[in-house]
Amino acid sequence: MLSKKTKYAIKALVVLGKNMDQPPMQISKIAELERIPKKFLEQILLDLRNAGFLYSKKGAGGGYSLNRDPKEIFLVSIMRITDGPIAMVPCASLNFYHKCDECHQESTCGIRDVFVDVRDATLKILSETSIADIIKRETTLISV
Amino acid sequence: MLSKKTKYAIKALVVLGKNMDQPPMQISKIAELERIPKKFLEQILLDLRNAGFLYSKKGAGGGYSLNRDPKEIFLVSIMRITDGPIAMVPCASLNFYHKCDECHQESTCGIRDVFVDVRDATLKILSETSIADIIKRETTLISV
DNA sequence: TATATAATCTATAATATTACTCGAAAAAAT
DNA sequence: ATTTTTTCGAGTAATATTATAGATTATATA
Repeated sequence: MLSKKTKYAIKALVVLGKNMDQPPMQISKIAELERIPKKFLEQILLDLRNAGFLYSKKGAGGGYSLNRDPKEIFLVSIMRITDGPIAMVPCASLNFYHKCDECHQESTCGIRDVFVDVRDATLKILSETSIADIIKRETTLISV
Repeated sequence: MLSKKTKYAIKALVVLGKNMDQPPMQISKIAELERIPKKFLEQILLDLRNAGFLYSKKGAGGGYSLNRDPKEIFLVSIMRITDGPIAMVPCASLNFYHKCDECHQESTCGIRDVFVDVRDATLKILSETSIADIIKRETTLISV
Protein backbone atom coordinates (compact mmCIF):
# COMPACT_ATOMS: atom_id res chain seq x y z
CA MET A 1 0.00 0.00 0.00
CA LEU A 2 1.01 3.54 -0.75
CA SER A 3 1.52 5.47 2.47
CA LYS A 4 -0.63 8.51 3.10
CA LYS A 5 2.59 10.45 3.07
CA THR A 6 3.15 9.56 -0.57
CA LYS A 7 -0.44 10.15 -1.52
CA TYR A 8 -0.37 13.55 0.14
CA ALA A 9 2.90 14.36 -1.60
CA ILE A 10 1.48 13.59 -5.01
CA LYS A 11 -1.68 15.56 -4.30
CA ALA A 12 0.32 18.57 -3.16
CA LEU A 13 2.51 18.44 -6.25
CA VAL A 14 -0.55 18.21 -8.46
CA VAL A 15 -2.04 21.29 -6.79
CA LEU A 16 1.21 23.15 -7.26
CA GLY A 17 1.46 21.92 -10.83
CA LYS A 18 -1.86 23.60 -11.56
CA ASN A 19 -0.61 26.77 -9.88
CA MET A 20 2.51 27.23 -12.03
CA ASP A 21 2.09 30.85 -13.13
CA GLN A 22 0.60 31.97 -9.81
CA PRO A 23 2.47 33.26 -6.74
CA PRO A 24 3.59 30.57 -4.24
CA MET A 25 0.85 28.76 -2.38
CA GLN A 26 0.81 28.39 1.40
CA ILE A 27 0.91 25.05 3.21
CA SER A 28 -2.38 25.85 4.90
CA LYS A 29 -4.02 26.49 1.56
CA ILE A 30 -2.85 23.18 0.10
CA ALA A 31 -3.82 21.36 3.30
CA GLU A 32 -7.30 22.81 3.13
CA LEU A 33 -7.78 22.12 -0.57
CA GLU A 34 -6.69 18.50 -0.29
CA ARG A 35 -7.87 17.74 3.26
CA ILE A 36 -4.39 16.96 4.51
CA PRO A 37 -3.39 17.50 8.18
CA LYS A 38 -1.38 20.72 8.02
CA LYS A 39 1.51 19.79 10.28
CA PHE A 40 1.97 16.48 8.51
CA LEU A 41 1.97 18.19 5.13
CA GLU A 42 4.57 20.58 6.45
CA GLN A 43 7.04 17.73 6.89
CA ILE A 44 6.25 16.25 3.53
CA LEU A 45 6.74 19.49 1.64
CA LEU A 46 10.02 20.01 3.45
CA ASP A 47 11.23 16.61 2.25
CA LEU A 48 10.23 17.44 -1.31
CA ARG A 49 11.93 20.81 -1.03
CA ASN A 50 15.15 19.28 0.30
CA ALA A 51 15.05 16.86 -2.61
CA GLY A 52 14.93 19.82 -4.99
CA PHE A 53 11.39 19.54 -6.27
CA LEU A 54 10.01 22.61 -4.58
CA TYR A 55 10.88 26.24 -4.17
CA SER A 56 9.88 27.80 -0.88
CA LYS A 57 9.70 31.31 0.46
CA LYS A 58 9.23 32.32 4.06
CA GLY A 59 7.22 35.21 5.41
CA ALA A 60 4.21 37.15 4.19
CA GLY A 61 3.39 36.31 0.58
CA GLY A 62 5.56 33.24 0.88
CA GLY A 63 4.66 29.64 0.26
CA TYR A 64 5.59 26.79 -2.04
CA SER A 65 5.87 26.40 -5.78
CA LEU A 66 7.30 23.77 -8.11
CA ASN A 67 10.97 24.10 -8.87
CA ARG A 68 10.68 22.10 -12.08
CA ASP A 69 8.43 21.54 -15.04
CA PRO A 70 5.59 19.22 -13.93
CA LYS A 71 6.46 17.11 -16.99
CA GLU A 72 9.82 16.35 -15.37
CA ILE A 73 8.56 15.27 -11.97
CA PHE A 74 7.94 11.52 -12.09
CA LEU A 75 6.04 9.44 -9.57
CA VAL A 76 8.98 7.13 -9.08
CA SER A 77 11.13 9.96 -7.71
CA ILE A 78 8.45 11.15 -5.35
CA MET A 79 7.79 7.66 -4.04
CA ARG A 80 11.46 7.03 -3.41
CA ILE A 81 11.59 10.15 -1.27
CA THR A 82 8.44 9.50 0.73
CA ASP A 83 8.12 5.69 0.85
CA GLY A 84 11.56 4.45 -0.12
CA PRO A 85 11.83 1.33 -2.26
CA ILE A 86 9.56 0.53 -5.19
CA ALA A 87 10.25 -3.22 -5.10
CA MET A 88 8.17 -5.44 -2.86
CA VAL A 89 11.16 -7.32 -1.48
CA PRO A 90 14.33 -5.58 -0.29
CA CYS A 91 16.54 -7.92 -2.32
CA ALA A 92 14.85 -6.78 -5.54
CA SER A 93 15.26 -3.07 -4.88
CA LEU A 94 17.52 -0.99 -7.10
CA ASN A 95 17.86 2.03 -4.83
CA PHE A 96 17.29 0.49 -1.40
CA TYR A 97 18.75 -2.96 -1.76
CA HIS A 98 19.41 -5.17 1.21
CA LYS A 99 19.47 -8.89 1.82
CA CYS A 100 16.46 -10.79 3.14
CA ASP A 101 16.99 -12.10 6.68
CA GLU A 102 16.00 -15.68 5.97
CA CYS A 103 17.49 -16.01 2.50
CA HIS A 104 19.74 -18.97 1.82
CA GLN A 105 21.04 -17.99 -1.59
CA GLU A 106 19.85 -14.91 -3.32
CA SER A 107 21.13 -15.75 -6.78
CA THR A 108 18.84 -18.76 -7.07
CA CYS A 109 15.79 -17.40 -5.23
CA GLY A 110 12.66 -17.91 -7.31
CA ILE A 111 10.68 -15.44 -5.24
CA ARG A 112 13.19 -12.70 -5.84
CA ASP A 113 13.20 -13.56 -9.54
CA VAL A 114 9.44 -13.02 -9.82
CA PHE A 115 9.48 -9.82 -7.81
CA VAL A 116 12.21 -8.40 -9.98
CA ASP A 117 9.73 -8.75 -12.83
CA VAL A 118 7.01 -7.09 -10.77
CA ARG A 119 9.40 -4.29 -9.88
CA ASP A 120 10.26 -3.72 -13.54
CA ALA A 121 6.63 -3.58 -14.58
CA THR A 122 5.80 -1.14 -11.79
CA LEU A 123 8.89 0.92 -12.39
CA LYS A 124 8.09 1.30 -16.06
CA ILE A 125 4.77 2.95 -15.28
CA LEU A 126 5.96 5.05 -12.37
CA SER A 127 8.98 6.37 -14.20
CA GLU A 128 6.93 7.28 -17.26
CA THR A 129 4.20 9.06 -15.35
CA SER A 130 4.73 12.68 -14.34
CA ILE A 131 2.74 15.20 -12.34
CA ALA A 132 1.76 16.73 -15.68
CA ASP A 133 0.42 13.34 -16.78
CA ILE A 134 -1.72 13.06 -13.67
CA ILE A 135 -3.18 16.48 -14.28
CA LYS A 136 -3.84 15.53 -17.90
CA ARG A 137 -5.52 12.29 -16.85
CA GLU A 138 -7.82 14.21 -14.54
CA THR A 139 -9.04 16.54 -17.25
CA THR A 140 -9.42 13.59 -19.63
CA LEU A 141 -11.47 11.70 -17.05
CA ILE A 142 -13.71 14.71 -16.50
CA SER A 143 -14.50 15.06 -20.20
CA VAL A 144 -15.38 11.37 -20.58
CA MET B 1 6.66 -4.25 0.75
CA LEU B 2 5.64 -7.87 0.93
CA SER B 3 4.99 -8.87 4.53
CA LYS B 4 7.08 -11.62 6.07
CA LYS B 5 3.85 -13.49 6.40
CA THR B 6 3.46 -13.62 2.63
CA LYS B 7 7.08 -14.43 2.02
CA TYR B 8 6.90 -17.27 4.54
CA ALA B 9 3.70 -18.52 2.96
CA ILE B 10 5.26 -18.70 -0.48
CA LYS B 11 8.37 -20.41 0.88
CA ALA B 12 6.31 -22.99 2.71
CA LEU B 13 4.24 -23.70 -0.39
CA VAL B 14 7.39 -24.09 -2.46
CA VAL B 15 8.77 -26.58 0.04
CA LEU B 16 5.51 -28.52 -0.03
CA GLY B 17 5.43 -28.29 -3.79
CA LYS B 18 8.75 -30.10 -3.91
CA ASN B 19 7.38 -32.70 -1.49
CA MET B 20 4.37 -33.73 -3.56
CA ASP B 21 4.77 -37.51 -3.62
CA GLN B 22 6.14 -37.69 -0.08
CA PRO B 23 4.13 -38.11 3.15
CA PRO B 24 2.92 -34.86 4.77
CA MET B 25 5.62 -32.59 6.17
CA GLN B 26 5.52 -31.21 9.72
CA ILE B 27 5.40 -27.52 10.54
CA SER B 28 8.61 -27.83 12.52
CA LYS B 29 10.38 -29.35 9.54
CA ILE B 30 9.28 -26.56 7.21
CA ALA B 31 10.16 -23.95 9.83
CA GLU B 32 13.62 -25.38 10.19
CA LEU B 33 14.27 -25.70 6.46
CA GLU B 34 13.19 -22.13 5.72
CA ARG B 35 14.25 -20.45 8.96
CA ILE B 36 10.73 -19.38 9.83
CA PRO B 37 9.58 -18.95 13.46
CA LYS B 38 7.57 -22.09 14.07
CA LYS B 39 4.60 -20.61 15.90
CA PHE B 40 4.24 -17.89 13.30
CA LEU B 41 4.36 -20.42 10.49
CA GLU B 42 1.67 -22.39 12.30
CA GLN B 43 -0.78 -19.51 11.89
CA ILE B 44 0.14 -18.94 8.28
CA LEU B 45 -0.32 -22.57 7.31
CA LEU B 46 -3.65 -22.57 9.05
CA ASP B 47 -4.78 -19.62 6.93
CA LEU B 48 -3.66 -21.39 3.78
CA ARG B 49 -5.40 -24.54 4.91
CA ASN B 50 -8.65 -22.70 5.64
CA ALA B 51 -8.42 -21.19 2.17
CA GLY B 52 -8.25 -24.69 0.72
CA PHE B 53 -4.65 -24.76 -0.48
CA LEU B 54 -3.39 -27.27 2.06
CA TYR B 55 -4.33 -30.64 3.41
CA SER B 56 -3.46 -31.24 7.04
CA LYS B 57 -3.39 -34.24 9.27
CA LYS B 58 -3.03 -34.27 13.02
CA GLY B 59 -1.14 -36.72 15.16
CA ALA B 60 1.84 -38.95 14.58
CA GLY B 61 2.81 -39.11 10.92
CA GLY B 62 0.69 -36.02 10.34
CA GLY B 63 1.68 -32.72 8.81
CA TYR B 64 0.88 -30.60 5.80
CA SER B 65 0.76 -31.22 2.10
CA LEU B 66 -0.52 -29.34 -0.92
CA ASN B 67 -4.16 -29.84 -1.70
CA ARG B 68 -3.73 -28.81 -5.33
CA ASP B 69 -1.37 -29.07 -8.21
CA PRO B 70 1.45 -26.53 -7.67
CA LYS B 71 0.73 -25.34 -11.22
CA GLU B 72 -2.67 -24.19 -10.02
CA ILE B 73 -1.55 -22.20 -6.99
CA PHE B 74 -0.90 -18.65 -8.10
CA LEU B 75 0.93 -15.95 -6.17
CA VAL B 76 -2.00 -13.60 -6.44
CA SER B 77 -4.23 -15.96 -4.44
CA ILE B 78 -1.65 -16.46 -1.74
CA MET B 79 -1.01 -12.75 -1.40
CA ARG B 80 -4.70 -11.97 -1.13
CA ILE B 81 -4.93 -14.39 1.79
CA THR B 82 -1.86 -13.21 3.64
CA ASP B 83 -1.52 -9.52 2.75
CA GLY B 84 -4.91 -8.60 1.36
CA PRO B 85 -5.08 -6.17 -1.56
CA ILE B 86 -2.69 -6.20 -4.51
CA ALA B 87 -3.38 -2.59 -5.46
CA MET B 88 -1.37 0.18 -3.83
CA VAL B 89 -4.41 2.34 -3.14
CA PRO B 90 -7.63 0.98 -1.64
CA CYS B 91 -9.75 2.66 -4.32
CA ALA B 92 -7.93 0.70 -7.04
CA SER B 93 -8.38 -2.69 -5.41
CA LEU B 94 -10.56 -5.31 -7.07
CA ASN B 95 -11.01 -7.60 -4.06
CA PHE B 96 -10.55 -5.19 -1.16
CA TYR B 97 -11.98 -1.96 -2.51
CA HIS B 98 -12.76 0.95 -0.29
CA LYS B 99 -12.84 4.69 -0.73
CA CYS B 100 -9.88 6.89 0.15
CA ASP B 101 -10.57 9.12 3.17
CA GLU B 102 -9.53 12.37 1.59
CA CYS B 103 -10.87 11.73 -1.90
CA HIS B 104 -13.08 14.39 -3.47
CA GLN B 105 -14.23 12.52 -6.52
CA GLU B 106 -12.97 9.08 -7.31
CA SER B 107 -14.11 8.94 -10.91
CA THR B 108 -11.81 11.77 -11.92
CA CYS B 109 -8.85 10.99 -9.66
CA GLY B 110 -5.63 10.95 -11.69
CA ILE B 111 -3.74 9.13 -8.94
CA ARG B 112 -6.25 6.30 -8.87
CA ASP B 113 -6.09 6.13 -12.66
CA VAL B 114 -2.32 5.56 -12.63
CA PHE B 115 -2.47 3.04 -9.83
CA VAL B 116 -5.12 1.05 -11.63
CA ASP B 117 -2.52 0.63 -14.37
CA VAL B 118 0.11 -0.38 -11.82
CA ARG B 119 -2.32 -2.85 -10.31
CA ASP B 120 -3.05 -4.39 -13.70
CA ALA B 121 0.62 -4.79 -14.52
CA THR B 122 1.32 -6.38 -11.14
CA LEU B 123 -1.75 -8.54 -11.29
CA LYS B 124 -0.80 -9.89 -14.68
CA ILE B 125 2.48 -11.26 -13.36
CA LEU B 126 1.15 -12.49 -10.03
CA SER B 127 -1.80 -14.27 -11.56
CA GLU B 128 0.36 -15.96 -14.17
CA THR B 129 3.00 -17.14 -11.74
CA SER B 130 2.40 -20.35 -9.81
CA ILE B 131 4.28 -22.24 -7.13
CA ALA B 132 5.38 -24.61 -9.88
CA ASP B 133 6.81 -21.64 -11.81
CA ILE B 134 8.82 -20.53 -8.80
CA ILE B 135 10.26 -24.00 -8.40
CA LYS B 136 11.08 -24.03 -12.10
CA ARG B 137 12.75 -20.63 -11.90
CA GLU B 138 14.92 -21.85 -9.07
CA THR B 139 16.25 -24.82 -11.00
CA THR B 140 16.74 -22.61 -14.06
CA LEU B 141 18.70 -20.10 -12.01
CA ILE B 142 20.88 -22.85 -10.57
CA SER B 143 21.83 -24.18 -13.99
CA VAL B 144 22.78 -20.73 -15.33
C1' DT C 1 -5.72 -48.16 26.73
C1' DA C 2 -1.75 -45.30 27.43
C1' DT C 3 1.61 -42.58 25.21
C1' DA C 4 3.66 -39.76 21.94
C1' DT C 5 3.02 -36.85 18.11
C1' DA C 6 1.41 -33.01 15.68
C1' DA C 7 -2.12 -29.79 14.26
C1' DT C 8 -5.60 -26.28 16.23
C1' DC C 9 -7.26 -22.46 18.93
C1' DT C 10 -7.26 -18.29 21.70
C1' DA C 11 -4.85 -14.90 23.64
C1' DT C 12 -1.21 -11.73 24.29
C1' DA C 13 3.46 -9.61 24.06
C1' DA C 14 7.07 -7.22 21.53
C1' DT C 15 8.45 -4.41 17.91
C1' DA C 16 8.10 -1.45 14.04
C1' DT C 17 5.88 1.70 11.18
C1' DT C 18 2.78 5.23 10.14
C1' DA C 19 0.41 9.17 10.96
C1' DC C 20 0.26 13.01 13.12
C1' DT C 21 1.18 16.98 16.84
C1' DC C 22 3.74 20.66 19.57
C1' DG C 23 6.26 24.56 20.25
C1' DA C 24 9.70 27.60 19.24
C1' DA C 25 13.01 29.68 15.86
C1' DA C 26 14.19 31.94 11.57
C1' DA C 27 13.17 34.66 7.47
C1' DA C 28 10.64 37.98 4.94
C1' DA C 29 7.15 41.58 3.98
C1' DT C 30 4.73 45.78 5.21
C1' DA D 1 7.61 46.33 15.31
C1' DT D 2 4.35 43.19 13.85
C1' DT D 3 2.45 39.75 11.15
C1' DT D 4 2.99 36.02 8.16
C1' DT D 5 4.86 31.87 6.80
C1' DT D 6 8.39 28.36 6.44
C1' DT D 7 11.81 25.60 9.18
C1' DC D 8 13.39 22.60 12.67
C1' DG D 9 13.73 19.18 16.35
C1' DA D 10 11.41 16.47 19.02
C1' DG D 11 7.76 13.82 20.71
C1' DT D 12 3.49 11.01 20.80
C1' DA D 13 -0.53 8.26 19.46
C1' DA D 14 -2.49 4.83 16.70
C1' DT D 15 -2.08 0.88 14.12
C1' DA D 16 -0.02 -3.03 12.01
C1' DT D 17 3.29 -6.54 11.96
C1' DT D 18 5.85 -10.17 13.85
C1' DA D 19 6.20 -13.39 17.11
C1' DT D 20 5.26 -16.19 21.45
C1' DA D 21 2.66 -19.00 25.08
C1' DG D 22 -0.17 -22.41 26.65
C1' DA D 23 -3.94 -25.34 26.53
C1' DT D 24 -6.81 -28.41 23.49
C1' DT D 25 -7.98 -31.77 20.00
C1' DA D 26 -7.09 -35.46 16.76
C1' DT D 27 -4.43 -39.45 15.23
C1' DA D 28 -1.20 -43.31 15.20
C1' DT D 29 0.90 -47.06 17.30
C1' DA D 30 2.76 -49.91 20.92
